[in-house]
Amino acid sequence: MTLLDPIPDEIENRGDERKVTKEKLAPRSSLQFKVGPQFSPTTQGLSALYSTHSPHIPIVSKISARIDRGFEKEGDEWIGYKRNYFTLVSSFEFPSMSLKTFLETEFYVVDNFNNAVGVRFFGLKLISTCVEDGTFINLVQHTAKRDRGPQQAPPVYPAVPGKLPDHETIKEAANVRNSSKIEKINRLFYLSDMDYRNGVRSSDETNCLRGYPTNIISKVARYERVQFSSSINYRKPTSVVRHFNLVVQLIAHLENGVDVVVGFIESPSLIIRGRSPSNYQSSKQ
DNA sequence: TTCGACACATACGT
DNA sequence: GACGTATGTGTCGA
Repeated sequence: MTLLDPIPDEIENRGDERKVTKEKLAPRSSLQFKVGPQFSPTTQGLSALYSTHSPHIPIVSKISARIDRGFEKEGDEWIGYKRNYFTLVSSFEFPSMSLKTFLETEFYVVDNFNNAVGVRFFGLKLISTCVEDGTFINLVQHTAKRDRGPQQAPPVYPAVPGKLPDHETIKEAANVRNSSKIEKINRLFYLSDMDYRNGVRSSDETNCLRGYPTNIISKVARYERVQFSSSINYRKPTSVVRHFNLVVQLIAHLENGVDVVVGFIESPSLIIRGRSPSNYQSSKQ
């Protein structure tokens, strides 16, 4: 923070919780990074997951996620702005096994007809739903070029178990161009040669990785520059405030081509403020 | 009112 | 410390 920065609320109002003067933060202020709401504990999916190591014990998954930019608590509610980016990171673990064991294991789920279907790979997926009617809400992701670059839906990250980096790390990893920094960051987010050589991965016994669709395999799924689709308010009365959940799913892509949800976590109810000037402080009452 | 497009401003990374 | 970037938001016009 420089001397020219507006004084953020948290400092200006220290020791006086009653006074709330929303100072506007500069677009690139590092204070735009804030930890968002906690996600629910992991809900296990409907189809149980098993491994060749212990064929009769269902495997429990534990998914973690954190919002690092774009949501702020106001009173009891978590607020985001449709025009602004949010950042979310996610990872998963099977608490009963190490990464090494994971890589040496093959997985399968049992379908409705009691057939075992092999898992090709696991993936982390980010979606949003409307709290009121359960519908799916489109999310879009920009590049750093924003309007001058392409947009796409947030991708599924083929992933292996990993630990969530802390908030400060995510903040520092944003907009890095220096190649040695990029390499360091990549080692955090992707399964790397280091992971292989550490004996974590022993070349011929990595059964688990054979089915992965690329050799770029995440340990942590990082979603930056995500926004709610601009059309979320299409023909919706402004009078009724809609709420949304962000949901992270751990999916298993099966050998028969089907994706099943192994587990998921979700954010609490979120409010997304639209573009109406009334949602911005420049609309002085 | 809402949206896409364009514009401006300003802290950040190198 | 200059220079190019990234991103919140102001504005215009359909």
